[in-house]
Amino acid sequence: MISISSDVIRGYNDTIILFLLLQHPSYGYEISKQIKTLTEEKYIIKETTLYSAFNRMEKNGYIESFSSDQEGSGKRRTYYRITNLGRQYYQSKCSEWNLTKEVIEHFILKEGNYGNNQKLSRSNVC
Amino acid sequence: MISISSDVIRGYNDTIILFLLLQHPSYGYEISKQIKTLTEEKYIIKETTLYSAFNRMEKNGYIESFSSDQEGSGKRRTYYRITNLGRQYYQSKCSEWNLTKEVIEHFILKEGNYGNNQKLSRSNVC
DNA sequence: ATTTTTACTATGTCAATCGTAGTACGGCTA
DNA sequence: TAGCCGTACTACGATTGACATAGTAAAAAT
Repeated sequence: MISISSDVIRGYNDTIILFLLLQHPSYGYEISKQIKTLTEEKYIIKETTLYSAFNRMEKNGYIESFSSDQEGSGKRRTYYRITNLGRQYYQSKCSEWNLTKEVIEHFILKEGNYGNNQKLSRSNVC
Repeated sequence: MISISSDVIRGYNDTIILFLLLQHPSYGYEISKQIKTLTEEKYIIKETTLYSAFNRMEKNGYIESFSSDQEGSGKRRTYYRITNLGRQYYQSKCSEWNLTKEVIEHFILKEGNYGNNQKLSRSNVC
């Protein structure tokens, strides 16, 4: 079974997290669950990757942390909210993604053309 | 101007090189030129990145090197050809790419929806 | 004759992911 | 009420790939 390698998703973990924070402030465990369910378990972010992304992005000013005032129930957690700078960064990553997609797809063969060792025409490329 | 960050392309440099070797054996300088022209200069691979990819892939058995017997003209170069294992690896990376694309696009907003702080509906996502 | 292009090699740094481990609280069950 | 599972993290070191910088050297262009 094919799964996503870390080298591929690297560079988009921050974007993924920012997308989720764009909707509402959140915290590590919730974010990780959301990624898991949204991708139908195709991508499960490692805890260490996630928390180090939080640290990096807070240092860069893309997110801000605040503590849950544990009213009533639940364990105290560290919440993060996206900043304006983070929103800008997210936008630029979206643009970059479109460019990257375009670039990489020059080098990806459509299924069914793998075994074809005839000269490649433009139409074989997606 | 937006350019592609190395973290993004990381994990696809090997695939890009293998795609080009799939067509005919080649060598560093030629590969780098091809990447540049095929992407319309949107992606220019660094020399060190390229040659270290060659070394890594030869070690992994994805490619084989041979020396040009410099008949007549041109400087002696090291050519690489793709192996069967390399072909298999390339195929798996293509499949992985399709999966990755699907996953990442869950988290990328279409242009025009950036400033929208209404609740996100499925249709905002591409 | 000198510069530019071609064609590399060597070395060390950096950043992000990951493996492993450990802490600690809350809720549920036996 | 003891123990376990799920939640919510932190710490630390290893690994990997990309990159900066530097250098070599032959061929081609000027």
